[in-house]
Amino acid sequence: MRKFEDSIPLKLLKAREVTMSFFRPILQEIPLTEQQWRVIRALNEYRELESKQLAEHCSILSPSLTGILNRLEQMDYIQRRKSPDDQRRTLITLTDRAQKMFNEMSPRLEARYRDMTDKLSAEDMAALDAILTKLCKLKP
Amino acid sequence: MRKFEDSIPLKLLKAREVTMSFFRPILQEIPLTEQQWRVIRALNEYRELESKQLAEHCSILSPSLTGILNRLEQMDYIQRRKSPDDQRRTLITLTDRAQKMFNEMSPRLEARYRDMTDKLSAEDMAALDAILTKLCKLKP
DNA sequence: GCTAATTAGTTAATATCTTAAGAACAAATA
DNA sequence: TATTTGTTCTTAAGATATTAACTAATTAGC
Repeated sequence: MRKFEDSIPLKLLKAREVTMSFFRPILQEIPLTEQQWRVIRALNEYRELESKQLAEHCSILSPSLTGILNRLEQMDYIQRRKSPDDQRRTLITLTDRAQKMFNEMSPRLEARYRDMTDKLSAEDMAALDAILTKLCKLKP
Repeated sequence: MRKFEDSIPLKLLKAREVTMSFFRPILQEIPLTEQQWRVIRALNEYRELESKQLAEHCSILSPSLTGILNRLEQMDYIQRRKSPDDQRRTLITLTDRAQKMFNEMSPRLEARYRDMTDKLSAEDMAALDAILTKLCKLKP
């Protein structure tokens, strides 16, 4: 019988926990939660996204995203506008304040990302990336 | 500059999400949350654990575990007793009812685990396991 | 022996996750 | 056009995550 610790989902959880521990201290300075930062990072890349697309990119469910966006809006980090084509859709963009904050914080977090990836070999990192990509495409 | 989707922490999150989607429907039948099942699985393996050890094995922080244990105790799935050696420590065990439930549900979930792992090659699975194990040992 | 520093567990506050249900709008169909 | 069906986003309720602070019990230092 398979042992408790011998579990891919558990190891994925722990591994993610370890990787996030590299970034959390920096995010706390701002302060932002890891989900808030993920949303800001996605918006920095795609400039403008519908709520549903944003949720998909960030792997955050819609009900969670609603709250996250409310708080980011409160902090003046994002703004919402209705899609002119379809009144159901909300289009979301970063504010200038958020863009400025992102540009300032991003280099430190990128450096931290390299600190993390540098702790494993390039081969391991490439293999991990490839297998995770496969895993993400599975359907039950 | 690194792309948004090109992120190991994000891929770990998505991969875990995918793997958990194999088990969630079964757990909902009981019903149990994934964290509750994790705690029960750990206790099935170690028989008796202190709260802190249990939290460590399950990758659940103490404040979360307090609530999870309260609910499991409410459901008559676990019982707590004070350590005779150190009155600060709580020792936790499964109830007979939990053990019975575990024995009934475990085969189905094990089968589901194989369904999942069978979707990737044995080589990929072994490589993934090995790299995740390394990753879990990193210190920021 | 006594006090200071540690440790295990809990409580509190805020944020997020998960599922289900609801409101508003849009597209499809009779 | 009126009804139906589907989609987007939000609300609601219960559970968990995260950080800080607190209580009670133990240990370290003197």
